[in-house]
Amino acid sequence: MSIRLYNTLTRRKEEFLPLDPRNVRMYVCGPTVYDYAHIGNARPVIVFDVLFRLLRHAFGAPYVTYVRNITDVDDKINARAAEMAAAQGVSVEAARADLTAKTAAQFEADVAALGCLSPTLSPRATQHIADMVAMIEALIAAGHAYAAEGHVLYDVASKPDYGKLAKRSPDEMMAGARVEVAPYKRGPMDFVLWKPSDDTQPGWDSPWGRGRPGWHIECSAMGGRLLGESFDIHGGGVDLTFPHHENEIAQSEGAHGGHAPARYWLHNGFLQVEGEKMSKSLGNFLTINELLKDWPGEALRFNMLKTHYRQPLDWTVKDLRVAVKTLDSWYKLIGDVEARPENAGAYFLSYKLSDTLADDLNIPAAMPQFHYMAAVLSEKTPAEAELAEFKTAANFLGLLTHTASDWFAAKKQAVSLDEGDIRQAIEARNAARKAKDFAEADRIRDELLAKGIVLKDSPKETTWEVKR
RNA sequence: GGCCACGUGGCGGAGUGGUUACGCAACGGUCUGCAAAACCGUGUACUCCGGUUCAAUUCCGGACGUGGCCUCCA
Repeated sequence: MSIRLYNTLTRRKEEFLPLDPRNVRMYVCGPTVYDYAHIGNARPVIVFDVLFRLLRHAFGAPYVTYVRNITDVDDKINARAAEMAAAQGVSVEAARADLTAKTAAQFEADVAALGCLSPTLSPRATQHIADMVAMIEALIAAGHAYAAEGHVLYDVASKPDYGKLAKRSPDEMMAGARVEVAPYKRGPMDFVLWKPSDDTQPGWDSPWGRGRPGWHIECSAMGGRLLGESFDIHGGGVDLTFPHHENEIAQSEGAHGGHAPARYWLHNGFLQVEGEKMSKSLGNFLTINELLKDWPGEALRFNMLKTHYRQPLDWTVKDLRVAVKTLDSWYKLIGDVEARPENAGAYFLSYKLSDTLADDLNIPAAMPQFHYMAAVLSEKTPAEAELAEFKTAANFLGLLTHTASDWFAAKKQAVSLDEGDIRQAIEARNAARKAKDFAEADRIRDELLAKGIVLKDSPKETTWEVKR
């Protein structure tokens, strides 16, 4: 099986050839834990989860390592912790520990609800301060960094190919720069590796005094420590291309004798909400947690997968309804059949679906395959094995992971009406129908419909569903 | 201002140098007391202007539009 991935470094689709097929390694930038993760944060998590699954399928689960970090040292965290400390009368230190632990746990619960597998490793930045300090020392020794006024800065001028990922030269960037340059910087593009901390800020002892790391160094240090100097894939959102990933490359290559940290750099596109940029001021800031109160995690996931990962994605309620509707129909089809992951060699999964995904993770192109198969299975009385194959294939994308019984039961729970009341209404309506009082029968049905209940008459009985 | 993406039918969304993607919605039909569901059938597209070509939605150039980055935001 040949996997092709679009590499930001070369701006081309390339065949994916791991350095070592018995040790395939991927690093994805994870969240900074200071607040609930929003739906935009969920995109890379879901996208790279599918890639993780594909790699496990292609190379064998034991031979794929996926690292997604948790950034728990950051000035946004410090600011939030200071607010909390003032409000709750606890120490900043305690507030910070509480904030990062709770937010990280919340993030992990949220993305689990979105059907994401746990990464192989989820390192915390604060667990790797020593690795960062060592890396900074290596950068200084190699002539790529310098200390100044308690800071350590990366000397961009020492790296002639700086800008190769973002495809822009320092000169070009300077042309539009409106930022005031700190006086201790040698070059205006130089970025911070280490900065001094005051008493209210978290700090660690270092050769340059008590301080804390800059933003970019943690990913370089953790990637290098956990995956080695060179690994296969590095992923994240497009907005991280510059400066974050560009700086990671500069740091890792500078500290590792020029060895590139990753060979394939993958970036997912941005997400908008109802056609607008998501922002708190517009009031369209959607957290995963809030969305999960209104929608099944699987529907959120389906909606995220509707668009190719590199394309911009417009997140709308309208599309979410379609997602639910599609999943409803598929659950109706498969019922409570069990998946058969051991039958991964089945035609659909092993050839059609995985080949489609292998083309730069073209998940939207795989959807017609599901629709087609669902249509074929609907036309006849499908064998259980066929339904199991359908479910197994959907499971590959992290979809249809429940039984139909559980799926529809969960939907019914979301209704404000008591189930007994609904049954009573149905009986009253059926009595009216028997008496040919269709006006009354329609009145009852409309009344339930107004409350989101759809009735379905069959020759035998009347059942109900939740309308979304 | 500089750099980088993207622009497909009512909506969402793949793809391709010449043949129906697909889904939702809409419309018609079967079924139904009426519906819902299901099934069958139908229609509509490639932002604009140039260029290359026998042929471009697909390649090249430009315009316009949208988004991202250039200030630690996925």
